[in-house]
Amino acid sequence: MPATAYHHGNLSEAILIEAAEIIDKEGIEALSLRGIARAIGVSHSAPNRHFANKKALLEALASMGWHEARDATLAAAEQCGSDNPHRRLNAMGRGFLRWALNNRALFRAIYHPDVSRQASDSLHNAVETFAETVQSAIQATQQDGRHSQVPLPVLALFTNAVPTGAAMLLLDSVLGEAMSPDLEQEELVAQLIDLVVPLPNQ
Amino acid sequence: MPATAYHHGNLSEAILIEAAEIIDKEGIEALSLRGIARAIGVSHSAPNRHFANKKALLEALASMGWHEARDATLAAAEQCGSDNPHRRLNAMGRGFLRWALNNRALFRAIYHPDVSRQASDSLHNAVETFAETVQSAIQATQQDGRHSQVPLPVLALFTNAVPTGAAMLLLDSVLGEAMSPDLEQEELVAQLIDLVVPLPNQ
DNA sequence: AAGCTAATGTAGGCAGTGTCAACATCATTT
DNA sequence: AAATGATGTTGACACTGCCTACATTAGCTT
Repeated sequence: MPATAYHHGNLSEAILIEAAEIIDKEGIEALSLRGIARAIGVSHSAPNRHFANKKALLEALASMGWHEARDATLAAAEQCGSDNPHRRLNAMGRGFLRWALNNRALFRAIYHPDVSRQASDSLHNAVETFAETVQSAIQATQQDGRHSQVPLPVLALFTNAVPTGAAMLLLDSVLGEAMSPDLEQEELVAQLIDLVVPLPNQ
Repeated sequence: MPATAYHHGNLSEAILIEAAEIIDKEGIEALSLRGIARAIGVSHSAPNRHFANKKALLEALASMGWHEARDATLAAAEQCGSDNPHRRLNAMGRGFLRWALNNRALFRAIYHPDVSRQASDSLHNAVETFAETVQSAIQATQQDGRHSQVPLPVLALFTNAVPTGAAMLLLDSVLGEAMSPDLEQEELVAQLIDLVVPLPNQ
């Protein structure tokens, strides 16, 4: 392939990667289709061939994010190597929070207000897949005695809110340094998630 | 004052109000200085006299939001009419979450990633004031035996993460209807916050 | 292998936006 | 009453999203 190929070869993916990079470096507000094109070295309207509009690009990022988040969450559950529902859900919480802290851009995309506002079908499916995975793990802990008197949707909301909210607060250290624990990430993740899904004694 | 007054009289405030309205109705992405000016009926660059740039407007909204959030939180603590630290913190959590759910626009502004990214002094102060208020209430519960072995910053992060994360998830019903409890708001708020700050038995 | 078609990339243009500078109008102080 | 600063207007510039028309190429059909 010549150095100055007319066709990029894999522009869709390159756009997504570059988008994530820009969000990381300059914030999601600084993301522009033309900026992405410029960074990649293609014409200003090349991205339009791959994404109908800017919102579609953000939705693709979000969809990617939900899939990655689910993968990270499930992988953590597998790796913990336990059948105990509490241990599994705890591992999932840690896995999700770790993923969020290590993937700012996709986490941002996931919770971008104007993306979730009216989601495309593809995005909706990605979210639902994630939600079902987590919800069933939560239900398992409840059947094992965790807050058995609380309605499942409330317990699910609580359980999801902690990693989500913590990531929000930590990623920009919103509440200032006073509320940004001075711990190794892994230690912080562990202590925090243990508060939501306490581990059984042995 | 003539009907076609050259000066608006209170444009700064009108801009903030209109901005909040637009965010509520069309999302924070649809917010534009020119749109605000148009809605108010003033020239397209009048807002620049009151806010150096768009980011400054968002920061002003966020600052307003933090103040309102603190007021709502403190008021809830007062109204609960108890000296018990757990009851007080529980009331504060409920107050904050209620406020967030009833003030979408300001909540959005508060957690706008590119606002918290590098906050002005005024905004920084507003946040710090809020954080201190909550942190001391959290500390009081810890001294009263709540998770006494956990480092305070971790406990504070946990405690703040729940209402924050819950509001994020509920405001756009991100995780779908399955995880949006079908309860009256007040009942939902109560059940959720009780999971973070359990009420003493009597 | 040749040719056709759809996919992919380019160039230019349009409307809308943020921001600035120059000017107009008004309120307040002196 | 005049001066001065605050507030609002107008016009301009660069940038953005997005559209249309055109150029190049990959891959399939025959």
